[in-house]
Amino acid sequence: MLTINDASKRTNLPVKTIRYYDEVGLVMATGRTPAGYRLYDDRSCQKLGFVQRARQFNFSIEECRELLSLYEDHGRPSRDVKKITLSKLALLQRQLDDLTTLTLELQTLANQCTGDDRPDCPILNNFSAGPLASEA
Amino acid sequence: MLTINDASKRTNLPVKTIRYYDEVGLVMATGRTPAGYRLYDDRSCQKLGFVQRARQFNFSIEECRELLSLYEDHGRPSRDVKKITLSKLALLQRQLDDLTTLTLELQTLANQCTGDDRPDCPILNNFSAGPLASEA
DNA sequence: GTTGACCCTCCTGTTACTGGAGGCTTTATA
DNA sequence: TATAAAGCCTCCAGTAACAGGAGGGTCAAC
Repeated sequence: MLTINDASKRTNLPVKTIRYYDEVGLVMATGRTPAGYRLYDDRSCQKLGFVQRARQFNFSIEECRELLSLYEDHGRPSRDVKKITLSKLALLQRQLDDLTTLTLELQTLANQCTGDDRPDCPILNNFSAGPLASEA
Repeated sequence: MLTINDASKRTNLPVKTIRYYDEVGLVMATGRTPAGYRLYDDRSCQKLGFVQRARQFNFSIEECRELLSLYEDHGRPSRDVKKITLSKLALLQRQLDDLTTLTLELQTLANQCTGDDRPDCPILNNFSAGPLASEA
């Protein structure tokens, strides 16, 4: 059993955030010490990690709650689970496209800069034809 | 010149959000009609699109402001631009890794569900050895 | 010439935290 | 063993980035 600080170190989530997730019932502490300190086990840390990634890609707390419940609710028809999960996956695919576009935009910016002191980096002109029309 | 509504349609950003970006000076309207209506040109729409993607991946408004200024400030040594841009790219690489992990987690969940009514989808057990140890 | 779709500003509300005060508990140190 | 530092608690206030809505002007169309 880990203290909240240890769980924080393991997941890279701030202590405050972990406390918040417990408070709103998203990822509850596994237990408490007699003094009232929160305790977390491996499984809670897994959930925290999962939530962290999902939150990073703009799944709301409520959506995270739903996804976690999919993982846990064995009484739920797997048909439902599959349907919901696939729709989330479609979202992630779009995210992946956008992430790729953004990365390209920044990479182009970095490449245009020779790295010397010449003060000229007018990248917006370059992709002003649109994010995906960068093959000129 | 586009109205705020047209800019909204072109960028898929809510009108409210575009108004907000103007208000905080992130992406200002190109001009105003005599009646005070905001006007946007192609370049503003480009910026809005860029900000949209950057925001989606958790760059703050202030970071977006900085990135946009890199694009625009021709008086800035390209050395600086390159340095800052590369550090943002490193962040994006981490995002990409996390996005991949999350996608894998959800895909595993979807695959485990045969899609019939059998109510058993205990995916957390499967990756409880860690997000990257899913080759069991 | 008025109806309906847009636009404006201003103000309040929401989500998901973040920081800090005030006050126990546990651990390291003298 | 005393005490100081570090860690934990609750509670409350603040922040970022919007979103909703009131109240009211504007513009194209019938």
